[in-house]
Amino acid sequence: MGRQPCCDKVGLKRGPWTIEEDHKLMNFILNNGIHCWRMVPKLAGLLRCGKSCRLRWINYLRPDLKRGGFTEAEENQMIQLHSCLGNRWSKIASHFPGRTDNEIKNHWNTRIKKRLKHLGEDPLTHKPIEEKENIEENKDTITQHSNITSSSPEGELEESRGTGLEAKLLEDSNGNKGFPESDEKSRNEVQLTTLDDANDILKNYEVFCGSLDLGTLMLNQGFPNTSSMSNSYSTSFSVEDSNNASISIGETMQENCLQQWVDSVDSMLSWDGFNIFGQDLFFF
DNA sequence: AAGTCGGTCAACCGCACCTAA
DNA sequence: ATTAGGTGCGGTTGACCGACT
Repeated sequence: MGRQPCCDKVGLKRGPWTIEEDHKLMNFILNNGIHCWRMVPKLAGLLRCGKSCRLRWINYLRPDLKRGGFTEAEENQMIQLHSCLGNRWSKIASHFPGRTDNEIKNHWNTRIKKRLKHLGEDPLTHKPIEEKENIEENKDTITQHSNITSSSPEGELEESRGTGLEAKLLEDSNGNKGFPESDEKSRNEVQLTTLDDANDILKNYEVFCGSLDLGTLMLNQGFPNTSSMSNSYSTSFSVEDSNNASISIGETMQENCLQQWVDSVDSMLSWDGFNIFGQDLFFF
């Protein structure tokens, strides 16, 4: 028995999102929150499937997204995290407030892979490329496949994944995410970077919000999370994180204020041109 | 100017996982 | 314990764009 498709694909629109669709989705989520992604497109009047709406929101429309290119420090942190976590992009992204897993995955595949290769490091195993080449040579000379598999880069990666390092990395005994106690140096480096990034985003976000009526309103009225952002490193706007996937804005925000915010964004930016502003968006 | 190529990134697909019934 | 629905995740695709010939 196969899984049923997430939605009836017949009659649904695919491909790039239009400005109108973005507006509909944003207006709906900000007014009503997210209770069930499957229902979002129907209630918002969109001819999209719920998954598509979710992706669009997470990767593009979310207000707390940090836009613009990655800094070298971020790239270095990314490489460090990848060496421990492998291709678990969402886990890696969780260390970069305001960044999405898709964004990090794309950046890795298009930039960092090349950078590492150029530096003579295998982007998959984070070992010197010569070592990998030796293994490849062994593959040619030794026919016993199983032995090669266990010593292959993939095998080593899998092995490292199974050591529990990742579990320690992601969650310590207190349930806090971070590096294992044994890796004090790495942990400090990453956490400091993360904290800096979080503070940057917070600062930029407040600047951003300050330029928008809604943002000012939210900050002044002490919306959930916004008042505690500096303590918790949370940059989650007033939208609760994906675990809860619900938004309280709609109940507490005056509808006209929402519209005012959307309109003010409209007046400043064309949504299509959003990316053009890049990182400058948060520094204007 | 036109064609080709390579890089980038938004979006889709399918599977895995989680959870409620 | 089982099942089905909802969501998350990672791999992949394809459109777009600029550089190059």
